[in-house]
Amino acid sequence: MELTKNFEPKAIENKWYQHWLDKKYFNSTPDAREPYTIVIPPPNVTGVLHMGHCLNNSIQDILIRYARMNGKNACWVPGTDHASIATETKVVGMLRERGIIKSSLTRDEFLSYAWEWKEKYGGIILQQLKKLGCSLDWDRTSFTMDDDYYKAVIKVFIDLYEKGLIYRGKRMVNWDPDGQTALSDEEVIFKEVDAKLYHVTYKFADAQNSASGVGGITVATTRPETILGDVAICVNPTDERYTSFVGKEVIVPIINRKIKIIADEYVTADFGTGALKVTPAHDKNDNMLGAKHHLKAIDTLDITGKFTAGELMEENPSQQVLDYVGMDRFALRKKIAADIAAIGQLEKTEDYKSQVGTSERTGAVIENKLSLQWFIDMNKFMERNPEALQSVLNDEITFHPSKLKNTYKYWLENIKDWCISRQLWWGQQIPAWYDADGNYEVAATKEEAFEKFKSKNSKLKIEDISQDEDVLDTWFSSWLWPMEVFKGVSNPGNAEANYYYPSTTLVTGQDIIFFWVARMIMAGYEYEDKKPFNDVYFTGMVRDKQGRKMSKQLGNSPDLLGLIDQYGADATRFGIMISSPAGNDLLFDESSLEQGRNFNNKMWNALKLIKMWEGRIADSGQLTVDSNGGFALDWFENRLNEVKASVDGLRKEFKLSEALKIIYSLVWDDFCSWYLEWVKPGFEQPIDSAVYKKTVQFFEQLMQLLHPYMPFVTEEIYHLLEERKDDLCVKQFENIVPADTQILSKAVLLKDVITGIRDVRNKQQIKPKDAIVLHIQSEDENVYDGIKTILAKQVNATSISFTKEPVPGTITSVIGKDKFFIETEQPLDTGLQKDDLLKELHHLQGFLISVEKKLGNEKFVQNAKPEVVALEQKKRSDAQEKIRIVEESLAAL
RNA sequence: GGGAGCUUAGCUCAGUUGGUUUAGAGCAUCUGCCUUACAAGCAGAGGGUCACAGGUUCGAGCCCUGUAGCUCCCACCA
Repeated sequence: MELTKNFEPKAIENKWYQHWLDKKYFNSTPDAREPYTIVIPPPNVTGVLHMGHCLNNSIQDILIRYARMNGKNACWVPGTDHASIATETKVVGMLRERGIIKSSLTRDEFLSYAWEWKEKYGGIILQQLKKLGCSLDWDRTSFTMDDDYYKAVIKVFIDLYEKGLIYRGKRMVNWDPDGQTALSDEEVIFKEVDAKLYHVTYKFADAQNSASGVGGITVATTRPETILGDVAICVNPTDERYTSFVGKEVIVPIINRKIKIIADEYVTADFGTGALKVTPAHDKNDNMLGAKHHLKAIDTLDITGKFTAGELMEENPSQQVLDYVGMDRFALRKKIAADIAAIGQLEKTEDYKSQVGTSERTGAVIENKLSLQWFIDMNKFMERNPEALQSVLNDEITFHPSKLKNTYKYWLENIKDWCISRQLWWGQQIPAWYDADGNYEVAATKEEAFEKFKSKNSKLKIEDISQDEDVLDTWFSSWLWPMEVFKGVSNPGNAEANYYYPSTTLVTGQDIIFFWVARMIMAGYEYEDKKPFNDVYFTGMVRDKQGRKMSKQLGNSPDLLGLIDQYGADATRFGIMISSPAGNDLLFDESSLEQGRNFNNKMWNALKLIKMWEGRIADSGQLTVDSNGGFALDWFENRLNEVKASVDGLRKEFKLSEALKIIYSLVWDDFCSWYLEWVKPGFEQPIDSAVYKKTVQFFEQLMQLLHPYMPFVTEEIYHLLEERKDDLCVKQFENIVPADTQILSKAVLLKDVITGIRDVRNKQQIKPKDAIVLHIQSEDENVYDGIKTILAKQVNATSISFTKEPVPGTITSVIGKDKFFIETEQPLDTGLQKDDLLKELHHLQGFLISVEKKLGNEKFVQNAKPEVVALEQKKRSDAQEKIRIVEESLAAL
C-alpha cells in the first residue's frame, strides 16, 4: 500500500470513531471489574464547543481511556444542562426575532417553543465532542430536564422542605431587571465603572438651624434615583461634625418626606461627606441598617428597573413625582440629579470609580431588591453534613491542585443561604401551591397539595389553588448530577448507582468550585451519605497567548471545529494538552497545534520508513553482528520501560501535560532520531528480521502509550504496522518492567560521544559526506564494546581504533574522560580547537575550585552525610582527571 | 479591605523530604545541511546572579523574615 506524503487526519477520524462506536468500546455495564466513572460537567444544552470544553473534555477522555486500557470498567457519562437563565434568554431572543414577545405567551406556549429550540439546537455540543474523539458512553446521555431527572429535583426540594432546610422569605436579593429574575451572589460579577458621586443637601426640618446658617446635612451618593425611597440619614456616632445633628429631622428633596438623622458605626466618617442616605429597599447595607433601626423600606423601582410610585401613593405625591413614573433608573438618575440641582440642593458632583454588580448572564446592572424567594438554610445544611468540609480537608476527596482546598474551606465556613428560586419558566417549577390568601403547601402534585390544604380549610376547591410561577436555580438540579445520571435520586439504591457511585474523578473549571463542586459534595452526603467523587481535577482558565481571557468581545476565541478541520483532532488535543500544565491556566497558541500536526507527520514518516523495510527482511543471523543493532534493541527496550514508569507516575498525579511531553520526546528523539537511525540499514540493504520485528513492537508500544492523548493517529498506525483484529482503543497495558540503568547510562555515553564528535565536525566544517577516521584513547576500552558500529555509523567514521597516545595531525576532542582523535583529509583549524579546549579548561577549573572549597571546609566534612562527602571527592578527582586530559591535549597542539 | 498563590532562558513551564558536576525541557533564536522516512525535516550551538534584600545552615532555586510586582478568590465604602 502506498502511504500519503503526510498524515491526513480527516480521512481516518470518522472511520475510527465509527468503528469504536460499532464495537461498543465506550459502553459500560456493571460487571466484576472495578469501575472508573467520570460524569461530564454538563455543558449548556444550547452551548457550542469552546476552548474551555475542549481542554476539560480532552483531559477527561485521556483519563477514561487510560482507565479503559488499564483493566477498569470505564464509564464516562455525557449529558447537558438545561441552563435555565442562559437558555431562556436565548429563546426569548429567538422569539423576539420572530416578532413574538414572551409576555404575550402563556407559560405552556413559551415552554413548547423552548422545547422546540432544545430539540433543534440542543446537544450540538455533544456531536462536537465526538469530533474531538471523546469516548463517552452515549447510551447514557442525560439531560437535567429529563422526566426522571425533573422528578428527582422536585423530590429533593420537597424532602429538604420537609426537613426544614428550605424556607420562603422576603429578602434582599440580587435582581436582574433584564432577565427579571433573582440571582444568587455567585452569579453577580462586580465591575468597575466610571460613576459620579452626587453631593446632595437635605435641609433641616426645623427652621432654627437654617436660621443659624447651617442649612442641612450633605450626603454623597452614586444613586440619586433612589432618593425618594430614603428613610433616614446615617452618620458615625463618633463623627464630631454631626453628633449634634443626631436625632434631628431633615427633609428629603422632591418628595418632602421628613426623616431622622441616626447614628451607626457602620458609616465611615472619612468616606464622602461622612453622611449616608439610607434606602432600605434598594441597597443591601441600607437594608441591614433599616432592619437594625426599625425603618420602613420604600420601594420605588419595579421589576424592570423603572420608577414606580406605588408605595409612595399614601404620601400623596406631587405631580413632579408622578411624572417620574415609568422612567428607567439610569434616565431617572440624571433627571433627579438635575431636579435637585434646580432647587439648589446639589452641592457638587465628582467623578468616582464605582464597583457595580452585573448579571453573569445578561450583563445588566443588578438592583438590590426586596422580594419573596425560596432559600436553603445552608448553615443548617452544613450542620447535618459536616463531612462536606472534612472530606476535602483530609483529602478523602482530593483536590488537584490542592491549593483550592483553602478557597473551598473559606467559602464553606462563611456559607450564606442559597436563593434557589428564579423568576423564569424554563426549569423545574417550584412544587409549592398557593390559595387566594397566600397560604402555601409544598407537594409534588396539585392533588397532593390540595389534600394538604383541605385538612386545614375544608371549603377550599382545587381550582382555587395555583402553583408557584417560579423555577428552581439550575444548580439546584446540577448538584444531583453524579447521583441522578444513574437514577440514584429518583430510584435510590439501584444496582447501577451502587456500582458507579461514587464516581472516580471529576474534571471541571475552578470557576465553578462553589456553584457546582461544593454543592455536589453537599448533596452527595445528604442523599447517599457518600462523597460524589474521589479526585477533583480543576482546570485553569483558557487565555490567549497574551494572557487575556477568551471572550466574545475580544474576538480571541478560536473556532474549534475550524481548528480540528485544519489540524486534525489529535493535533488539537496535543496542542491543548502540551500547553496546559496541571492546575495552571492554559495559554492557547495556535502554534502548539502546528507542533501537534508536525508530530503526526513525524510518526507517519517513521511508519513509512519501516514500511519500506518490509520487502527486504533478512533472516536473523545471516547478517553480521555489527549490523544487527543489538545494543539499539536492548537500549530502546529499557528506555521504553523507563518512560512507561514515569508516565504512569505522572498520570497518577494528574500531570498529563508532563506525561505527554515525555512521550513526545520518547517518540521523536529517542525512537526517531536515535533508535531508527541506529538500526536503519544502508541504502537498499536488507534488515535483520529480529530487528524488524522488535522495531514494529516498539512502535506499537509507543502508539499504545500515546493513544489516550492522540487516539486517531495511533489507532491508524497500529493497524498499518501489521494486519490485526484487535484495536488499540481497548488494548490492555502490560505490567511495567524496571529498566536496566547500566544499559541506559551506556546509551547516554554513546549519545554524548556522537554529539561531541558531530559538534567538532560542524565546527571544523567537515561536510556530512566526508568520512573521518576515529581514534579513541581511553582507560577503559571495554566501555565501547557493542556500540562501536553505531558510533562509526553516526559520525560517519570509516574506522574506529584505540590508541594509547595522541595521534598527530588530528583534531582532539575531550568527551567525558576519554580523548578522541579525529583524522580527516581536510586542513584543520587548530585555533578553533584551542579555543574550545581553553573554554572547557576554564569551566573545569572553576568547577574544581568550588568543589575544593567545599571539601576544604571542616564543618562540611564533619556534618555532611558520608555519601555526600564521597560524592564531592569523586567530583574532585573526576575534575582533576579531566583537567589533566585537557591540558595534555592543549600541550599537544 | 481580607485571603490564597505566583515570580527560574526571549516565551511557556519542570525542578520530588536542602547536597548527582556551575539549574533542565519545549517553543523561539543562531549556524550548517534539499544526507533515499520526514525542510511541517536533519545535525549542532548560544542563552539563566533562579524577582529583590536579609537570615538559618557546612551547604539554599528549594526553609524563615521583609520588600516589590503579577494573578486569582472573597468582601463591596454609600
